[in-house]
Amino acid sequence: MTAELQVLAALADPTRWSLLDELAGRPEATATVLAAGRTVTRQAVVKHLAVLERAGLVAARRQGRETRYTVRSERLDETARWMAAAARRWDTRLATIKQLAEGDDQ
Amino acid sequence: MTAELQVLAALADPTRWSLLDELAGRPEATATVLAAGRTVTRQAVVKHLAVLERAGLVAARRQGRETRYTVRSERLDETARWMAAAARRWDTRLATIKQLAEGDDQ
DNA sequence: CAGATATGCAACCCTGGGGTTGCGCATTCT
DNA sequence: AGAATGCGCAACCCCAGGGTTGCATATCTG
Repeated sequence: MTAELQVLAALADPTRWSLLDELAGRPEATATVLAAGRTVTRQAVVKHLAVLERAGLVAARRQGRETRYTVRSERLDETARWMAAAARRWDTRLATIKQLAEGDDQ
Repeated sequence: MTAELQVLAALADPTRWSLLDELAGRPEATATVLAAGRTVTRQAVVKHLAVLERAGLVAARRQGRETRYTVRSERLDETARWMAAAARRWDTRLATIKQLAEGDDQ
């Protein structure tokens, strides 16, 4: 579960979403390029990308003197499904409880 | 989108998941009860529940001198769907780019 | 080779958030 | 009424994490 929490923590930041969005628009991009249009420093972007990589939401590949990053949609989808499953689990458990309560009323 | 980020931030904490899990097992519960089995203080639990409520993952209802909390599965499901949609969006965008790239090759 | 470019690493600053304690207030019970 | 119970509020402590700057290192390019 900690892996999923890592993903959630990584996604709980607007700058990171912005980076992911921009990354989804290009086949791949370096931290320097991604930092170009932003107000934050390249170093800040690098840190964010590191967080995203640890979470598995992005893949880094060094080629020559530059490191290119790519979006990994699988992790996001996985986590989404995991959350949906949790929601369903809550529902069924609550339904069971409600049913038991109604039984007690009679 | 900030609403979804609020949900993600709320979910990026193990204690909060534990509370949600426990809440899903009972029809409703007070902060004091939830704090009973734990190592953390009631106040800590109260703070967590406040975060969860702001995110819409839990509903608070005061009755007499006690406040009872209930799980709200809808928000979780909504957010899960929102994430899944983002994942699909990334995929289609990347597919388009790849296709364009192949076209350029020829 | 020398200059330019792209990173990586490390030290530092500062705010937010998880956690605690102490205390006052409202509600319930006897 | 008086004691007990359940909360809410506020002040504080502490550290992870977002952000910055400065500098060393690696890789192209002319």
